[in-house]
Amino acid sequence: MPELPEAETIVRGLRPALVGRAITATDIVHADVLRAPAKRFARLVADREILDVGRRGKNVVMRLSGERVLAVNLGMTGRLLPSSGTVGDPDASNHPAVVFALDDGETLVFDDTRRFGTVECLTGPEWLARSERMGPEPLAASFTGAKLWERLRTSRSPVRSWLLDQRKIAGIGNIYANEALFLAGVHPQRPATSVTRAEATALHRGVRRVLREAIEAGGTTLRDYRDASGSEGLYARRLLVYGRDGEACSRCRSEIRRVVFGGRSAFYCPDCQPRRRGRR
DNA sequence: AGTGTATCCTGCAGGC
DNA sequence: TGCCTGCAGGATACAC
Repeated sequence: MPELPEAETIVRGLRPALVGRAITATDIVHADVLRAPAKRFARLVADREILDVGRRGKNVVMRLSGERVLAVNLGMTGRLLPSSGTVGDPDASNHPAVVFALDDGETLVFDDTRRFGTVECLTGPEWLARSERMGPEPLAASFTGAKLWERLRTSRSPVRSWLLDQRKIAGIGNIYANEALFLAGVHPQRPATSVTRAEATALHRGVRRVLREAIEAGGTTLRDYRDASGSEGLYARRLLVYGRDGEACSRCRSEIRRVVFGGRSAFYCPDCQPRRRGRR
């Protein structure tokens, strides 16, 4: 998806336009992004005020009046745009799935080409339970290198797979997992349990650095991602390994490699990220 | 517990 | 131009 930095960028863009607005009508173009029957969903959000726009992991989370929560998972190609935009504009909404009419005459569009995203209206307790099943926020002050190391130690799965598991840590997707592992000098297929304390510290730093810098750049646009104003994120050109197989490593000039496991491509430098612990 | 595979869906790039 | 294959920021269910 859109990973944590993209969701955060969208939230920051949407908040001023949405807080204090009420949802007056809902047009469900593609019910398959909902997890409830369309009529029920529309009834649940009708006439509710948007009290706040926030983020949990990769999810955009809108707190609504009446103790409801509108939770949006952007999937691979989801966008949240304050209006449907101009027809023909490639950055406007081309695949609207759900359109919310607001009390100021504007609209909020959930646009999703592939429709892997989801839009749900939950009760407060339902959302709380959902959130509690997710891992810690990597940018929270309480998330430390020591805690990362403690959690990694309990899993034998490859560390890249571990980073992608939202129950272990929230908000990291394939781009930033690969970038953080490169910054830390850890091979993506290393068992999580083999990561040393020092490496966990480096990985903690790498994760936070890449997420913070990507937020500053407005996220990564490979193809579909746009922020709330329809603009691209600028972090793509700063990626060091993701999508760069065959190119020279920025640090040592070795050729960056791609390997597929867990059904996803991983990118790494064979010299900066040795498969076995040892030199570097 | 972990891994590979398939599924949801559309679009684009590259090979022929 | 067309047709085919493979690939894509995600998440889940399944069999082994």
